[in-house]
Amino acid sequence: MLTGYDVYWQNMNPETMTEVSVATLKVACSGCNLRELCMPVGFNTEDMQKLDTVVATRRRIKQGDLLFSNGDSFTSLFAIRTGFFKTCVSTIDGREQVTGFQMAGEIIGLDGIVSDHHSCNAVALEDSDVCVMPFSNVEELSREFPVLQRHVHKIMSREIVRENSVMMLLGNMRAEERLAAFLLNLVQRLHARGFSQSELTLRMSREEIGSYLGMKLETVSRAFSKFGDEGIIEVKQRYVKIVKPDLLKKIFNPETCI
Amino acid sequence: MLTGYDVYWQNMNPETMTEVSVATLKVACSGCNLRELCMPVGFNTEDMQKLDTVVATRRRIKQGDLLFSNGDSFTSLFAIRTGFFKTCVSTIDGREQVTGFQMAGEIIGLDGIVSDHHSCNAVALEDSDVCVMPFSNVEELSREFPVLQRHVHKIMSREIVRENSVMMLLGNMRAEERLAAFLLNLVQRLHARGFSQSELTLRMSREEIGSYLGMKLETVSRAFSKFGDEGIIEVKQRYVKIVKPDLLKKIFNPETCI
DNA sequence: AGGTGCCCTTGACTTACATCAAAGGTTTTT
DNA sequence: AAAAACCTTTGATGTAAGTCAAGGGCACCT
Repeated sequence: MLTGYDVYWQNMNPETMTEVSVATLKVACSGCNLRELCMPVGFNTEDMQKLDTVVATRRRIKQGDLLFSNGDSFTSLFAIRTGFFKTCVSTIDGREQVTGFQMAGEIIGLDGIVSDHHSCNAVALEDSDVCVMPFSNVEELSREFPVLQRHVHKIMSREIVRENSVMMLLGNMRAEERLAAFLLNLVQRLHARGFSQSELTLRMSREEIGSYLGMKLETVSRAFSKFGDEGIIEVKQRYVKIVKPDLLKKIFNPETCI
Repeated sequence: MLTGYDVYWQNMNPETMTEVSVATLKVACSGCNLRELCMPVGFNTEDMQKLDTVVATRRRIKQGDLLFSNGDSFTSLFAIRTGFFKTCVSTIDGREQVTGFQMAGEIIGLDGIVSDHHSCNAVALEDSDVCVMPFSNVEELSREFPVLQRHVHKIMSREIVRENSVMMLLGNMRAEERLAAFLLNLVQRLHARGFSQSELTLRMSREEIGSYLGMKLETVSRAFSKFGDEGIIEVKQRYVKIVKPDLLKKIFNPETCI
């Protein structure tokens, strides 16, 4: 059984690409179906063509490969065209913390601006394509287009707000609340990209979910099983179907629902 | 016994202000002793005068009062001139997560950009003065001065990176590691402002520290006591002296020291 | 088809931290 | 100066999640 997300992935997977999708790979922002996610809206044709120059090149990253890693010098932001990434930081003694999962239309690399060097690793969790946006281009065009300037600020602010809510998850929520919040967030973002709001295929392992949510893989697995036993979701390995979203929301926040 | 930080606080506390400090309250960015923290460096006099216009007004916030709260419409960023703040988010059922502590020279309000509304509360932990910087001013001047533009980007990126490391703390570290990291960070930031690198007076309660670090106030207290028993720090209520910073660093990261 | 390796699940046991409770300090109020 | 409110410390006990361990499923390789 394929979810919308699977179909999407198959179509966009470079290994299985048709001529049509190869063609779409070449289009600029102005013709990109993810434009509303990456770029501000409401431009005329002429301005849009100028905005196209924010993207210098594209890069294809194979599953498991790094887009950038801690210490790399920062030159560009990356807009994900297709695929799925995790970002993570690690301690010297090898403990890893996943700081986020990013999907098509999202921007990664913001961590590098402050020190001109990246402070985390970005790993492709599936074969992916990214638009390389040299940060000097972004800044230059931002000065010319206030709407783009505002857009860049919003993207950074959104990341700050997201991390605030992850801090709430990690600091105050119990294991099942964290997993419920995680699933709801994931499916909501997929839905915003035109996929199912009830079915998804996880692109990350239990261990990676656990790292993001501050729990061990066994605890993640137990929480999945518990949700399954209670009929809230159906789980089969990385396939997840949300059967009772209300109950999931209720777990995430007991006050909000019913 | 007074730490450098206490002296600083006494001088800048509006309640005990002398005429001299009232005068300094009126100076613009160009004459502000915190300029290097808030503002980019390397401007000529003329440009600096233009940059002064980024600050519209000042606001004095009394201890315990809110600078802004969740849901407030966003219009301005705030640069802390004097004082100390916490920012926090809360769930509907009343659980609170402190997302950060901010001191003089730091910028708060970035959370509001994405949705034009603030998504957290900013509470003064002591009587404080802030410079109100209407965000439209910031954006306008950013377009004119690339150095300011870059500065704004760096401030936002720094916040993202800070939150990444808090996620690491919350997700991977044990109670004592968290407290060690917290103390080292606090004292380092105070030192950057010219205060002691070994002594400080906490402006927040054990409960607020605990909220930030994802632990209960009793656990915070026990960790303080343990560090005290081991001779790593001296604690008396909110006064803390770091006696053996190396041991503290070793706790934070067993690999780095000796 | 069988082997290899990785990921996931589940059970038994352990532990770091939370919770509950009480007492002592410190600051604020009256 | 006494009272009240709040904060901090410390001890005793409870528990959610971690750790350890074993087995099973799935995908990839030869």
